[in-house]
Amino acid sequence: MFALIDCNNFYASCERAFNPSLVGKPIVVLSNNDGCVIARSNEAKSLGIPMGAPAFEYKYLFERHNIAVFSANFALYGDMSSRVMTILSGYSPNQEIYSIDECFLDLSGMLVDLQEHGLAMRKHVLKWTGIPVSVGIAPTKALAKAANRIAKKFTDRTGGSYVIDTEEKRIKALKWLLVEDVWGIGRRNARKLNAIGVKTAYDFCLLSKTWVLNNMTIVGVRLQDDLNGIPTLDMEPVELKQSIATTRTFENDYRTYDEVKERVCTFAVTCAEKLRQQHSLCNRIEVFIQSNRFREDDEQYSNSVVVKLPFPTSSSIEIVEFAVQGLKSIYRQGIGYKRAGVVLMNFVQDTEYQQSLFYKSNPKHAPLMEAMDKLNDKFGTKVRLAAQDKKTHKMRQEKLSPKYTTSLKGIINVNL
DNA sequence: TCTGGGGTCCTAGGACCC
DNA sequence: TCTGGGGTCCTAGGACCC
Repeated sequence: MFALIDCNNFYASCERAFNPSLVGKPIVVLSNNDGCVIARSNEAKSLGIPMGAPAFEYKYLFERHNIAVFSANFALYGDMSSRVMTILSGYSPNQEIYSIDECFLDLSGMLVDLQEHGLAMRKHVLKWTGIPVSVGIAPTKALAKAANRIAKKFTDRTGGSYVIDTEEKRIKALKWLLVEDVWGIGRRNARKLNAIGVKTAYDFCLLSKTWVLNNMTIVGVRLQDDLNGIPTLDMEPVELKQSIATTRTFENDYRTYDEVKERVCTFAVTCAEKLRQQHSLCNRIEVFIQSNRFREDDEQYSNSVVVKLPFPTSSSIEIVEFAVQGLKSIYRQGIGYKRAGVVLMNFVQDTEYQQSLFYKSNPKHAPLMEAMDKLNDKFGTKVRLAAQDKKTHKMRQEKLSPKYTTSLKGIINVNL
C-alpha cells in the first residue's frame, strides 16, 4: 500500500500557521515580483480567484473581500516543508518526497489499521507544525492520489484520510474522479479523451490498451494499469538533480545587452552554487532570452542555445564564461527583453568523471569556489564576480511575511 | 505600470554503425 | 525495371507534474 500525503493549500497554510488571525479568512500568495496568484486558501478559492490570476487584474477583488495577500516567502515554505517531511518520515521506512508539499510513503507490510495510521499522521503534522494535510492510501500510487483527493474534498466525512482497500471503493472512486483530474493526465490528453466520450477515470480504465498506447504512449498504459490496481509506478529514490535552472522575469523590459548580460551572469552563478551543493559538474549550459509576450505593439523574439562545454565544471567563473558565450550567440539588438534563464545539464559527480586529454577546468577554481561558498554561507553577504549585477535587483515583494523559522529577525515576539 | 519558477520522462527522427 | 536489414546513440520538443 502507498500513502500520499499532501499539504492543504500549502503556502497559504504556512502563512496562517504563524498568523492565527488569518484562520477562516481568504489568503492568496503571489509569485515572484508579486506577479500572479500561486496559492489560495479555500476561502479565496470559493471567491473565484483562479490559479495563476495576474495580481493587478484582481487587485480590486482582493480589496473588496479583504483578502490577505502575501508575496511568496520561499525561505519559510521550504523550512516548513522539511519539518512536515521529517515528521512523516517517521511513519514508514520508505519515503519519497514528491514535491515541496507532498510525499509518498510505502506502507507495504505494515500491520496497522491504515485509516487510523492516516489520521495519526494528519493529527501529528497539524499539532507540530500547524499545517493541515490530507492522506490518501491505496494499493498503487495513482489510486493513492485519487484517495487523497477524496480525503481532501470530503474532509468532514473522511476526517482527512481515505483508504481505497476494496474493489468496490476503487470502482466508486474511479467513477467519481473526472479524467482531467487524474494524476498524469494533463490538459492535452484530457481533451483527446473527452473527444471520444471518456469523462471519468473509470471510462479511461475501460479503454483498450492498444488505444492508450497509440494515443498516450507507454506513459498512459502505465497509468491505466496503476489505476486498475496493478502497481506499476513504484517509489522513486531521491537522487541528485539532473538539471538545475535559474530563470526570472524582469521588473521591466531590458533593451541593452549589458543589462541582460549582468542578469544572465548572476543566474549562471546561482546555478553553479546549487550545482556545487550536490557535488556535480555540468557538461552543458542552456541560455534563453524572451521578449515581453504581453506587449503586442513590440517586436517579439525569443531564442535559446545549448553550449557544450569542452570539460565538465562547477566553477562559477567558467560557467559564467560559457553562459555569456551562449548569450552572445542569440542576443539581438532592438528587442525589449522581459525574461531570461540559465539551465545546467548533463551532470557528472565531481569525484568520478572522464577527463579530457586536452582541456580541463582551471584547477585553481575549485578552492576559490569553496572559499566563496563558505563566505557567502557564513555572512550572507555576497562575494560576487565582477560580471554579475552591479546593482542589486530587488524583486517586487510588497507583502512579504517574516522568515519566522529561518532568520532571527523573523522570530515571533510574544509579549505576555 | 503590472502576467512565476523549477523539474522529470518519453518519443520521433536524424546521424551513425556494420 | 529492380536500391537491404538491423542496430545504437543523441537531441529537440512535447507532455506532464508541483
